[in-house]
Amino acid sequence: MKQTRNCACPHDTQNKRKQILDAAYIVFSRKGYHKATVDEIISLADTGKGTVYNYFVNKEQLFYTLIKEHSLPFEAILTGIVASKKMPLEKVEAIIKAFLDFYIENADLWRVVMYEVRGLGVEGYSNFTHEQRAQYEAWFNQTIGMIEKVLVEGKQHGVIRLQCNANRVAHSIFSVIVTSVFRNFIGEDIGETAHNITELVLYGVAAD
Amino acid sequence: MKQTRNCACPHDTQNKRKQILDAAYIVFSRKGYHKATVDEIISLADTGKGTVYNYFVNKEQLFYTLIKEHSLPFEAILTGIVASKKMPLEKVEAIIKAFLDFYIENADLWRVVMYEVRGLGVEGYSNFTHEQRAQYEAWFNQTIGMIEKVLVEGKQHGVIRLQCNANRVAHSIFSVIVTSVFRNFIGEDIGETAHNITELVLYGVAAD
Amino acid sequence: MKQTRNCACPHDTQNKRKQILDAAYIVFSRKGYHKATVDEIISLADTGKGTVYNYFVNKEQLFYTLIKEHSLPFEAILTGIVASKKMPLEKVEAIIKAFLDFYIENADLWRVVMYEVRGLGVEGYSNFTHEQRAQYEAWFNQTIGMIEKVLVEGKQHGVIRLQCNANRVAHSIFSVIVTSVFRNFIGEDIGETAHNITELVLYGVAAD
Amino acid sequence: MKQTRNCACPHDTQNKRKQILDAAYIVFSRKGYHKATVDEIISLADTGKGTVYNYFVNKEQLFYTLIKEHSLPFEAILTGIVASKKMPLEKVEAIIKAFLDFYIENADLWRVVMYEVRGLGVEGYSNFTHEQRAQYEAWFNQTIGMIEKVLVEGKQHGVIRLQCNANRVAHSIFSVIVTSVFRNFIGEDIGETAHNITELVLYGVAAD
DNA sequence: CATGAATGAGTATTCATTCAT
DNA sequence: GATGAATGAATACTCATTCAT
Repeated sequence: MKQTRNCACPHDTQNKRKQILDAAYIVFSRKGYHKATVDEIISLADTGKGTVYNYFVNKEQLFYTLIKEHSLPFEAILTGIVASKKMPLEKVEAIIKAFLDFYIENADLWRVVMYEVRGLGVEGYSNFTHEQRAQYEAWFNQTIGMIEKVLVEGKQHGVIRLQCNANRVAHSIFSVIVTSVFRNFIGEDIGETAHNITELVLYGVAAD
Repeated sequence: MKQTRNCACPHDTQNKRKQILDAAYIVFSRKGYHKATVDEIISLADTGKGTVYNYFVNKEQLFYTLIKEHSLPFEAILTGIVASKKMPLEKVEAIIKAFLDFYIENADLWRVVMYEVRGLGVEGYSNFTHEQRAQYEAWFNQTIGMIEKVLVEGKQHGVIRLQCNANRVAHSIFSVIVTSVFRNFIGEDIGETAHNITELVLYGVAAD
Repeated sequence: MKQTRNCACPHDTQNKRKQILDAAYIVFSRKGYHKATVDEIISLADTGKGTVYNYFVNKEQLFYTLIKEHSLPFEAILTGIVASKKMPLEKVEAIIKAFLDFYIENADLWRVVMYEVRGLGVEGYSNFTHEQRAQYEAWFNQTIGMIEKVLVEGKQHGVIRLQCNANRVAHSIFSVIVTSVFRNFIGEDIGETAHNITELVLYGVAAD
Repeated sequence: MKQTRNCACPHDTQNKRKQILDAAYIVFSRKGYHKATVDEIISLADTGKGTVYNYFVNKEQLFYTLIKEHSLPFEAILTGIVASKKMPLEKVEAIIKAFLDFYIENADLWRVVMYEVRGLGVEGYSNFTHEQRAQYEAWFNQTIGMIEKVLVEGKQHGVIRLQCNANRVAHSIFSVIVTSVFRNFIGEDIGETAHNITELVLYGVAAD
């Protein structure tokens, strides 16, 4: 009774894997990690249940892979900005813009990462491996570290002034960006939003 | 074989309710909403399973009540600051300090609110009532609205300058506060941390 | 929609537990450990799935408990025979008879113990705890040890001669008994079968 | 990406079959029938999954074939002993020795036959065909029948005395042999163990 | 009011088998 | 013949909720 699904293309070898990842992206984004079911993912991926477990050892590792494969290109973009010839304050705006682009695109899924995987449960909250959790954390630190680098560079150029730890300020900036996205504070023009945020973090709210 | 629990007081009627809420506070804080089990709560509350359902219609409403009863006093404190005779910029620092105090005290539980209840799941993520979710949202807006009020007042006094929407700036400030707490960026002296955050949001990171 | 099953008796507290154990006895006997499903057990026990897990931590521990509760009375019977005033050779026959009685009664279930739990799988064969497996082994050794005791006593009285280790001979006798049961070599009269086996192990097959 | 395995020989057609059977021998011996997986077998056989199903219709028939091909040579050896010119009592010891040799060699795998295939499950326990189960049974009876033949021959020569059915006695002797193997009651010298067992079954444990 | 035994819907995962290449 | 990607039926276990006592 085993039926193969209709398949016009011969080289769809890695197709199923992609279908599953795409479906997982959608389902995890909509439902969050815990409420997402493998059944819903395979239904959307138009694949069999076993197929998921051919490509991914379990639900956690599927999620992990999903994040990893979206995270790496983003890190590359950030690295590019940091390494660019821009002036420090321009880099600040550029990097804020890059964060906005990425988080707007991946808002729902990254909310899940931040909320269900990274954020919670010191004690037995999730079933995620300690190594995996550390890796998620490392990814965040990696990207936030890019903001930090730009801040430090700005300080060396004398255009940035840091009341406290650069890392903490970087986290603060990050939080403002993420909040803007998650609270839907993004206007038509992302560039404008990026500019506003930049102004805010650079000059604060105090009147001159 | 029915065992009565040791109970000297005759009016422990509302005692049970409090025991349950106290236990729920601990368990939800430790495990998050989804991983917390009613079994663990009753075990900690030293009560029967049915008793929980005498006082609370279900797990969600128990959580809801828990949050409500902790949220209201906090709102009162904020209201007090807003209504006080302080100067606007002093109010900013005072209100940031109040937020820090509250979120440090209730970090774990409020993380759960933000992450598991409010944050996630447009579609069928949680079993929370639409009304309940709206109420959680309202509470947040209520408290963040206090920041907004102070900002607006400061603007009227000409000591605050708002690049954009006051509400959005209030959310940004809120996010910086919360990030400081959740990332453990709080030093020995909370007042000092409050001051640092205030400086950051007032004057930004740009060198003069 | 939760429905309670019809229940005339008020004190059926430990009833469910017994119903489950009885059903488990039947299903494990028929299907063996691995092929037995919890679904089939609850269906036969006329109980809910959760109930099983209220009384037993998992399938393994259910099986374990089942065996334990049947094993202990048997051990008591054997102990009684060993401690009795009978003559050694009479004890041999009595103990063989007791074994036959027990194994005939519990043939199918004990086959499962011997075949699926005790017998197999040095390496990760079953999911049984090491402690549990050791306990199963201990129960067998306990009962076979009774045979051994009687043999040793007989030797001291000069009516038994042991070519080799008493323990090994006891195991051999045990195997003959078990084989008789599992191969259905039992006639109408169990006493007669016991006598035949006794004759065989006492005097062998060599002609005088 | 299709990789051909290293293969010097052109006629490896039946090689694959042998590789699979050899791997199956190892895996079934280690894990038992149910816990053994086709994946593990092909991994050890260094072959593809489909290949197994080219040679064997399913897992059961693979196991069946494995047993058959090991069983037949053993039967031949037994037949040789029965047909030999030895004296009846010598034949008894010789045949016991032959059984020991074979069961020591194949202890783990035959345990599986006895425990998982033959022994259990009157009703729907395994997926084995009725014919297959009958065949396993027939093989056992075949080999045990050899013991029986020698006993009957001995009786005709007046050196064996049978309290009861020769077949039952043969099974008893068989069970003693198998128990010795499975319980690791075999010393350095298999011949000596064979002698001990022979003594036991011929003369029993009663003192003269 | 307090209790806790009973309940069952919901879910991740395994693995023998198929069949297109 | 050889291969292995795709498949889905089968199954143990959790936990919020109910209700008879």
